[in-house]
Amino acid sequence: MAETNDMDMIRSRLPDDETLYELANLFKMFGDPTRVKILSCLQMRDMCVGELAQTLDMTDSAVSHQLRVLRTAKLVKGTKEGKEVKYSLDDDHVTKIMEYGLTHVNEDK
Amino acid sequence: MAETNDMDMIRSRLPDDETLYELANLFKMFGDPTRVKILSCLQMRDMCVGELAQTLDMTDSAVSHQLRVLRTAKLVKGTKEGKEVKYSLDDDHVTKIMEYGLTHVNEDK
DNA sequence: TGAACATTTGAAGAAGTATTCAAACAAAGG
DNA sequence: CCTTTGTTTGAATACTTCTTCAAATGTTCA
Repeated sequence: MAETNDMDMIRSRLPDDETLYELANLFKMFGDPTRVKILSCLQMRDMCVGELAQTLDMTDSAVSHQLRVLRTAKLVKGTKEGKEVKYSLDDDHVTKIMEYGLTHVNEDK
Repeated sequence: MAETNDMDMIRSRLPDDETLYELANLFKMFGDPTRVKILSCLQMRDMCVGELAQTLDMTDSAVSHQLRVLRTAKLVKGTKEGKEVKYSLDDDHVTKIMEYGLTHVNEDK
């Protein structure tokens, strides 16, 4: 039956399941306002937890929790400086992906 | 105090809150495996609900629910053809954003 | 009209996620 | 040491979201 063959062909041309899963996971990182804000800040300059919290008007704890998520996703990295931890973007793509998204969002206006 | 002024400066250079919120919402669309798969399929060719469900091995209902989400986000559009509804990408950026993400995901290997 | 097919819808349940609060941990300086 | 400051952690809660199932809607065609 032609239908089945066609479906099979489409299926075979799709990126494999694991890749699509990873892709979704990557975008999920950008899918939360707090994380997007944090990444936006870090694009301007490296910042520590307290600074981010102050800038975004959030608790240190909430920021720290999200930084852990971003760290796990290898999107940011933190390096200890005295008693502070300075966070910075850990991935060249972060900025470009966000820029692309921003272009899209702004075009719709 | 210098700190506060610096925070204010950073804050003022951030995209405004609403924009960042929209940005997160855009990326959220790509942040689910099912939706990414649907979009991946539609990049190859327009498909109706049943075809998508068959290709992705999901129920029609689940696919339809996600299509509604994507429709609301103006990422896909559906046009009635007989008793079927043919879905297609409704946004030039969809393909590029996904390609960019895919490049990223594949580079990590 | 009625039967078959395609899609949509709504409610319900399960799973995942973000923030808060309190407490723990770590580093620096008096 | 002991206190202060900065960060992390874990548990609890509130919230969102995905899938399922059953039922409703819409379309074709005999």
